[in-house]
Amino acid sequence: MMSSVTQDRPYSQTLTRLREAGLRPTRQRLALGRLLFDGGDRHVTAEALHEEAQAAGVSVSLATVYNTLHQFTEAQLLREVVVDSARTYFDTNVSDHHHFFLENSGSLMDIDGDKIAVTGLPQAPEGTDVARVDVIVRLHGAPRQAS
Amino acid sequence: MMSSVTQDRPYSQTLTRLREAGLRPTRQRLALGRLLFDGGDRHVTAEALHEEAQAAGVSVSLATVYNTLHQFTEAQLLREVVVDSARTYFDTNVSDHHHFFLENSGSLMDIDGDKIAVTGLPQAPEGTDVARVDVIVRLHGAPRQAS
DNA sequence: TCAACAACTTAGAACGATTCTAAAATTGAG
DNA sequence: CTCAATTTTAGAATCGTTCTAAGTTGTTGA
Repeated sequence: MMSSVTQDRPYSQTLTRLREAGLRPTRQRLALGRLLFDGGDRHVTAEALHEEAQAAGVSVSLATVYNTLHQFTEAQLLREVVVDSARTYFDTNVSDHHHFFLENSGSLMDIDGDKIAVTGLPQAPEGTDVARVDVIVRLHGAPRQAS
Repeated sequence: MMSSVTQDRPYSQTLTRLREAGLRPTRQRLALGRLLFDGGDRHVTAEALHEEAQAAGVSVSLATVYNTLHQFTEAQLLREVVVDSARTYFDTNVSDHHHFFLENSGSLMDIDGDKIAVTGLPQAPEGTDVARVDVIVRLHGAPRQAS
């Protein structure tokens, strides 16, 4: 089933994705969608994506970038990652996975969901459901090198 | 060794702790320290602690609450918990442990560090050290109850 | 004891990320 | 093409947090 649906082209079929999410394929959404989904998994902040769009010659306001990121998140095309109270990251990898977070540079790296196992979790308190389990491995750059 | 040093009284020896941390025991720091350390583990935000202090008749500015929380954190009397990009939580439990986070109410609950095991972690990228591994179990209130 | 200086507190301004507003522009349907 | 609904946008507003500069307090040592 669904043989190579997402593999057919190196491109993201952003148009289709937007349609399926019930979002009008506007110039801005298409451009941002392509920046986000063409080529590998990405972790972006609103500011960063905005700058990237500008640099690519796409004129989008910062407000629209925020709107779009949130709409994409609701549509499950993105996932929010909370690792730093100063900024919000959006992750194009929406599968079950975790993160390395390099505190020096503020960069994120995915850790495959089925590489890690979390065992011994107490059951969730009465009346609550587990929505998600996040594992964040915080890293510090180790400037010193054993020469 | 250190038999019951931290158990002798239900009180926090805040004065001693401040001295050891090289922080002058000012009226404000003592009051905040007592609110934080007398009685069980706590998770507070700056705003919340500020209100609590006011309610307790302690006059402290919000700026001082922020300063104090950061100084306590540097002194290892507190630990920052990042779970919500909108606010910063400070945890009086500085031992190795993890958290349940109730997204509805914004409340945190500790999960003992030795109850949980995280296995299969890939090794940290070249040139980096693991500073900490955080496990956050995000919960949603389940209003519906099987009657 | 108390002077003197460093450490500390504070009000309010400043800040940076994010959200809101309301008005203008675009989109899709017919 | 027209029109209504949706989307975009500039700029104002908000919110948590940090900064600033001035006043206060704690400590030290004569």
